[in-house]
Amino acid sequence: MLELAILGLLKERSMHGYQLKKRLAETLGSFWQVSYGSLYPALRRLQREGAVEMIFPKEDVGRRKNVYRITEQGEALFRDLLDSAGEDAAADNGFSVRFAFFKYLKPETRIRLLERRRAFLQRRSSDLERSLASYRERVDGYTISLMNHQLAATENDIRWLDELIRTEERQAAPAPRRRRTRIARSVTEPLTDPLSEKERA
Amino acid sequence: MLELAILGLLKERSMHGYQLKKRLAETLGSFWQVSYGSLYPALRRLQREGAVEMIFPKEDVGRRKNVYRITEQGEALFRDLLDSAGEDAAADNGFSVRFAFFKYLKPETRIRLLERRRAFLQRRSSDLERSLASYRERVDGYTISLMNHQLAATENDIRWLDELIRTEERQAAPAPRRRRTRIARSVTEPLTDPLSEKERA
DNA sequence: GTCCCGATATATAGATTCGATATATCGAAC
DNA sequence: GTTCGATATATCGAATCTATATATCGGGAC
Repeated sequence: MLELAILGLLKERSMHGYQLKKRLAETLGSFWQVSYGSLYPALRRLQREGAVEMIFPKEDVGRRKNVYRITEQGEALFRDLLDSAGEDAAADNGFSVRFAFFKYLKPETRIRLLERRRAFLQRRSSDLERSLASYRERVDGYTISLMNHQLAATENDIRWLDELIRTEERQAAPAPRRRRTRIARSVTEPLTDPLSEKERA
Repeated sequence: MLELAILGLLKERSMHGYQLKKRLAETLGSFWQVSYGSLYPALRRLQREGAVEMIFPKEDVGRRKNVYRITEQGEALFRDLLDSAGEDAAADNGFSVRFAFFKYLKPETRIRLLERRRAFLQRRSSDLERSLASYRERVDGYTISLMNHQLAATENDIRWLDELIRTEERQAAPAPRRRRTRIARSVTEPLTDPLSEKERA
């Protein structure tokens, strides 16, 4: 998971640990607080596996900065983690991290992940409804309130996903015939500048 | 964290591990998936510390059920963890777990925790707004969409908290003079049946 | 100019938690 | 009578978290 996030950020540009930490906090900080105790070991792991390499190492005398760059192998690992890792790809962090790197995926894969996430949340929503129904009279108001709030949040997430899926499908749909669509100009902007095929995972 | 949740559930009634797992999944499952790999070690830790004890141990021949009961020491530990642990009490899981056991807290403590949580989310919200403002033009639409969605979710959480705080304050307020409030009957039910002082932490 | 502080930067130890897996029993369905 | 899903406990190794230590850098106070 952390590996995936690190590689994704290093894909944009080489950085050292401290910068990575900041970028992680900014992009994913509201659902995942990455600590140095996770980050540095993860970087060493990736280095050991040959997925990242250090540039400007100890040389450059006084500079104690370890700048990491993603390697070819790292790119491959990134693709594997981002796409095929289907198990946890619907769980909270798993999905959000992948979503942050959606632009590297093909439209079909994006839709597949969005729909898997939707199913996951739908299941959670049903579970919550079932628990609420069976607890209603047995537990205190705070627990009920918490569960209701979480149910509402989950339903809101699902609506967000539905919108995203609709947008993706509109984009994936065969280009509209030129005739007949003179006025129509899709209201919804594509969420990413089209990448060339080879840039995608 | 897990300790707190376990003790809180065992306070209601003695259970064995499997039942604990199920109750944890039902009540807190939408933001925290507790695994056996965490649960059983935690139970043993608590047992070692004398916070829980096993009833019906290995005896009772064929029965391989270890029923755990909270001890006096466990009750004390629960109170400590629930209240004074102020550091992480505003973070996501820390708050939600505590909230699920709010009925054991005094109204003042409840308001204090709610307000600390609110401040925490307010900070998160500002961070997100700042990041959004500075990224808007530099990152892809998916990341922006994710951050916007998280911002909206955070703001929704804050509104929920505000409502809870209002309810608590209304309850904590001095009982309204009987005269003048003949019609008025608070629309908002108290979220918990009043507990006697000694039942509270 | 130098002292101090907050931001930058890396690192590790120890505890906790996660993910996967193994094992065994029970009751019900077939 | 056996297969299957739910009940139930347990552990290993890896990943992650919390807390802490250390050092440098640039800027403002004095």
